[in-house]
Amino acid sequence: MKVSELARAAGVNPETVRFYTRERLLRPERNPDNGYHVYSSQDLQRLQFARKARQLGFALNEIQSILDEADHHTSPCPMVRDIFERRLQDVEARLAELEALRNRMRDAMAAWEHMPDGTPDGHTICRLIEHWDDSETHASDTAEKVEHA
Amino acid sequence: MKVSELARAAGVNPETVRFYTRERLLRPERNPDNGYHVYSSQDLQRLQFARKARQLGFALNEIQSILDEADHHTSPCPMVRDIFERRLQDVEARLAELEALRNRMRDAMAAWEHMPDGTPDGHTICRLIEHWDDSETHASDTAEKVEHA
DNA sequence: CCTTGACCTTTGAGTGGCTCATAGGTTTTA
DNA sequence: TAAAACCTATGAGCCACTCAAAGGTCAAGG
Repeated sequence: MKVSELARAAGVNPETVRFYTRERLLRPERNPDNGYHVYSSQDLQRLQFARKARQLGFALNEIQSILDEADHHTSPCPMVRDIFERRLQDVEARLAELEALRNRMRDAMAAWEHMPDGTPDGHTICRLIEHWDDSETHASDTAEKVEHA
Repeated sequence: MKVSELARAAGVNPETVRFYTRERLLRPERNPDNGYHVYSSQDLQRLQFARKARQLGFALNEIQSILDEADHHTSPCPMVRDIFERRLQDVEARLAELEALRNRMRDAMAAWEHMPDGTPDGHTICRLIEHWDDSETHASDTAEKVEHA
């Protein structure tokens, strides 16, 4: 298979196939006549695996580790379970943050309903934002820092 | 004020102040003796405004537009309300996606509970992932593309 | 046989909002 | 007067792609 054929077979953008190839998730042979990448059905399997894993929240380098493990004929499943638990926790944390954000936004929206728009006077830019109370948001700030760590 | 003083006053990383300055959200004068940035209390006001707006889900270029509008002595509040409604919709869409992801993950986790780990045999890498059914996820794929647009 | 168009190659840049590193100059403090 | 603590500008890194540019290859139709 050539790039676009593999891409079609897996339902992804050909650029994604090229990207995964650069990143060594796919390791096609070369056609010696023209230097084109030649993908096997095993590459299709790896690509489909990778896409499913992405949909389940795995990061690319994690998928790479899993594929490497499988190449060494060791079961990657314990690793998969392991990473997956951490990913699920990450997702739940992000979800909680996003819910907090949505609640902040809804509260702000409701509070603005009856507030007049003002003209900037050197003291305020837009009181909708400036008079909004962020005293409850510092807990999720901390959670955000944890996420980036 | 100098960079770190402003950063301390607003409770942000000094690098964030430098970044916002490069992006022209802050427009300090220069100390002609040494070329240092000199921030006014108005810059502190802008920075605090920007941080609150970020916490409410505004993007940096949106904040820039709002500040520009305010500089032209027009009320930025209608623009704020406008952008905010779109942002809230975005947040709700992302929230729905993330909830869908969490549900996918929880379902997968539950299904894996009683599945044995296998050794890669050339036909499967890890059946936990390969035998997972992604037939319900294509709707949120579309939503993901919308998010990136 | 030749052109057209669809493919292929590699490389570099763009996305968002920072954060960190480097290499050098300045100011403050002991 | 030397070290610590700042400041400057610039570039790279994060994440997972996506797009564009410049050039080579190949199949089909006139």
